[in-house]
Amino acid sequence: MIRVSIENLDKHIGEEVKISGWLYNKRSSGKIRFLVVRDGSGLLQSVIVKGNVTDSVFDLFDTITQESSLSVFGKIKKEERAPGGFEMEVTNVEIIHLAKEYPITPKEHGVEFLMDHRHLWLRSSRQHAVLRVRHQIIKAIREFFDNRGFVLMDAPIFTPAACEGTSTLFETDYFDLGKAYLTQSGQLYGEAGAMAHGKVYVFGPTFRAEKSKTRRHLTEFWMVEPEVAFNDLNDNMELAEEFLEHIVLSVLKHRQPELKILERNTKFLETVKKPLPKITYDEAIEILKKKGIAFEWGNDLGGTDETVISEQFDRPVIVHRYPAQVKAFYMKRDPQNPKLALAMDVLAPEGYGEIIGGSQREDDYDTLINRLDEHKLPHAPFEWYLDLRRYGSVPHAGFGLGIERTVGWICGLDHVRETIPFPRMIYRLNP
RNA sequence: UCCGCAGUAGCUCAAUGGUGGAGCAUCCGGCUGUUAACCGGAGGGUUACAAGUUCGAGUCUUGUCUGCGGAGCCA
Repeated sequence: MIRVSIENLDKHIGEEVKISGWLYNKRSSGKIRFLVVRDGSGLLQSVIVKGNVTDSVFDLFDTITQESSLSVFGKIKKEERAPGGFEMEVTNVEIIHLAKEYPITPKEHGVEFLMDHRHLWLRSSRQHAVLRVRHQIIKAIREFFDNRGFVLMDAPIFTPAACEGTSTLFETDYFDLGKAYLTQSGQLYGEAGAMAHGKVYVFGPTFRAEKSKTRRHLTEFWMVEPEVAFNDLNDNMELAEEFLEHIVLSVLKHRQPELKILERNTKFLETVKKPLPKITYDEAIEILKKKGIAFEWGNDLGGTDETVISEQFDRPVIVHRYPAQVKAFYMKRDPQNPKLALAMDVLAPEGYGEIIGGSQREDDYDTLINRLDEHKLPHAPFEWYLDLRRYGSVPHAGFGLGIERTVGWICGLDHVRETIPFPRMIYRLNP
């Protein structure tokens, strides 16, 4: 008898098949009994009727525990009453491993308990759905760049020094070379890649040692960072909106069942089409002032400010041309107004905050030297970076998209900790 | 680092300063279409830890620990 996946059951109606998986739940009404089996691809309700199986198989129902691994054998039929629309008429059951008492019951649990059992929680339907959406998002990201001639370029995880000070970096000993730091961005390396390949994207984990304690922060998270030679800020914003449109469309197209499990209202996703609204930093401040929020020009937008601004739109909004003083040294100034940086952030709707941050980069050698001095940064660690301005410097731009915040937004979750299999936060290193 | 909230059965939560309970899970029994099935029964407690107030503390006070949310910082 062939073993099939639950997701492919529609191709096996009327056939005798074998399904191997784990017991998700069981119910009974005396002489008729229901085993709900999950195999990773879906859920199947299998029915054991007294008389259709041997007594020993019928009695297995009493001993089998939640999350025991097993194979069920029987004929597949369409069944409206069953979750998923298909059902198995069981002829035989084989237990592979009888599970001990499973800690996560089909009832409510608190976050702490679930996080302590994250390795098991991943089996629950909501978590299962989130990680499938995450996979789809990552797949769509790679598709988008691969189809546009970008080259994937991995940046190092160990870095010699900070690009914006060491206070937010994790430090580790590195043999005889002193200290190494875990990367907080692959961008500078991406710029080197763009000068070699024209269009690259860096996709990897990044680390922040900030003691952030909010629903938007992890100490270890994934970021994808495209960098394109000859692009200016407008090209950069255009790339970002086409990128977001592609990601969201891909999820809407391929992950409807998951979005349904997550009870995600897709109304806020269907609007994500190019062009996205674009406002300047000054216009963003006007919005805040109209809402009666005190705000001083020159400050960065805080979490609540971002929420207020994004609530004015039914789709992600791009805010560009921030005060240079709150942005990184490598961002190019606006020739029209040197107080502004050619920076842009994308704020997700519904208060999900900044999912993209990017800019056109400073491509002039002398200006970049001045920026390093203004930010009181040493020159030596950046000599290789300055070389990019010594040898055929060109205008270029790029951005970084935070995977977990994007997953949280698309799934409609209230905390990024559920968007990654094993989240790392200040007070959580296990499991 | 700062501010706020919380910690009671394996889990989720009740309990006016006066004998610590319920649902789920576990175990036993019942039920031929269940949907977090349902019905009956049983077992299960150092009320986070330490000290204090009181005739009497899960409840009030102080300290410690842990978790959650927020601020700052950021994606």
